[in-house]
Amino acid sequence: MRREFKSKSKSKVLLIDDNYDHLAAVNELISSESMFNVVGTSTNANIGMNLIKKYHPDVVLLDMNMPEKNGLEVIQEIEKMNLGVRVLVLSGYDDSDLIFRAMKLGAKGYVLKTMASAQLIYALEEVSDGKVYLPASLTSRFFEYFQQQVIEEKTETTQEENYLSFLTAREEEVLDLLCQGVTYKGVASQLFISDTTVKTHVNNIFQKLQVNDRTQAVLYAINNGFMKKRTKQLVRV
Amino acid sequence: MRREFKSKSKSKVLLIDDNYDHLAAVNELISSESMFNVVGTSTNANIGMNLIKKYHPDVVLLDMNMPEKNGLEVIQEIEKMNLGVRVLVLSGYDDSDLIFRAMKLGAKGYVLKTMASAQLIYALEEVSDGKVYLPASLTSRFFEYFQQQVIEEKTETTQEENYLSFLTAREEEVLDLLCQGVTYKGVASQLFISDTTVKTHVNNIFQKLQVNDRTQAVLYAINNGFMKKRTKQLVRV
DNA sequence: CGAAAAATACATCTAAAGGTTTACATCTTT
DNA sequence: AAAGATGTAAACCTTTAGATGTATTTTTCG
Repeated sequence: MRREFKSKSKSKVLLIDDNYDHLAAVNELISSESMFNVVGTSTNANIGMNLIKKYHPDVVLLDMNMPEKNGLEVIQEIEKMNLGVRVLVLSGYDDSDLIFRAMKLGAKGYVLKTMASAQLIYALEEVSDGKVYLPASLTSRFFEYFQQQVIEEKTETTQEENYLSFLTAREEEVLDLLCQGVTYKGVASQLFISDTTVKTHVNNIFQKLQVNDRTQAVLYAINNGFMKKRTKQLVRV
Repeated sequence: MRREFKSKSKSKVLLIDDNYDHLAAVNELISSESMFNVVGTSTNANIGMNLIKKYHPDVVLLDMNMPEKNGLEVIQEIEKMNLGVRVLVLSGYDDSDLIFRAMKLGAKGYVLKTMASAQLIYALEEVSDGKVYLPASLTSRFFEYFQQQVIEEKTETTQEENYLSFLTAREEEVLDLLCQGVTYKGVASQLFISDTTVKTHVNNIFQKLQVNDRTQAVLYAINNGFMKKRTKQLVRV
């Protein structure tokens, strides 16, 4: 959106962590680094959100585990504000699901509280520099989840036990048009055949898909991976 | 699937790279490491596939850029074999799309040819050890693409300019049933109203969605985020 | 080649869908 | 109180969809 001209100026950092002791420690650590300027701290997620609105920090160091609010929700809200605020998650857990969801929501990094302070500083540098930073071990975790998701998706649609495989090429063409909401006559004119022929094909399709009408046939087609070409996939290969 | 009992035994590595000189150099590098055993090399993707079937290597070091076959397809085929063969991509390009797709297809790592040989060895160790390894710079690249995908998906479905918002609560109920392939009479009996009333509602729905028949209405509903509860999402938050 | 599958076509009939208009009772908002 | 949105219902009519049976011509494949 907006380009910052602060190649040398300090990055504004905001800290949100419900554990006050930890917050203070991190504050001290970061403040000792000359390149960062801690513009605010909060032990409460909601107050933290207000501080973000007020100070427009470059980076928010966000604890995931807070009583008032779910950390993921906080990320979501910050991203929704669209202020270019970059979220670096600081969490006690290396749960792959949590990492995945945080990154999916737009977090620019994820470090564990157990990690060395040097690593936190490095992550903060990278994130404030516009990069995404995940420690190698968490990257590994992330991909556990990511690739598993892809596999699950694949097995869902690759279940070739569906009746679609029984359709002939012509019947697939007809079904394709049905899936576009075309009438019998429309199909007939597009395939250059008579509408009675279309009815024959459609009836055969119903038989094979074990449905009673066009709407059910279309639903069956959509739910069983027909039309994959037309339906944009969320994550495509 | 199957647990290997080779904590100390050498990992079987297979090399596929169309550039013979590079292949030879990598072969020499890896062979010099005591923990790896190069069981085969090939400058041709198809022959490489046969070697995989024959030797069942633990790790395949795979070049992405080959004349005969697209590297991504090779990954896909290897994964389809389901032999537990782990693919480490060795590529000349740090294109975020390429990285993303390779990882999505199940690659367990991705290193650049320009990287230090020590990094290649390290990646190989990690991957043969069952982990996923992506160098920090490529992780960053990966997330560029990943998070962009998520954003695009979100803006697709969040476009609330669709006509669905014009529907009344009752009309939504009717549309919901239409989306299940229910007939007018079926809708009537389920909502305890007469079928003529259903027709009225359906006609109003058609008007509002600017379609001509139930199939088109259902398609509109599905394509515009109606029924989000029933349609499983690929990657959910 | 010859059998089987697929694609084509038509007739007939019934059921369902869809268009249009009118009407009335509620309920909310101005 | 008037206006507007909503839900309900019906009559009338036209079109489309769907079921069933029969039959001819291509294609495909053993």
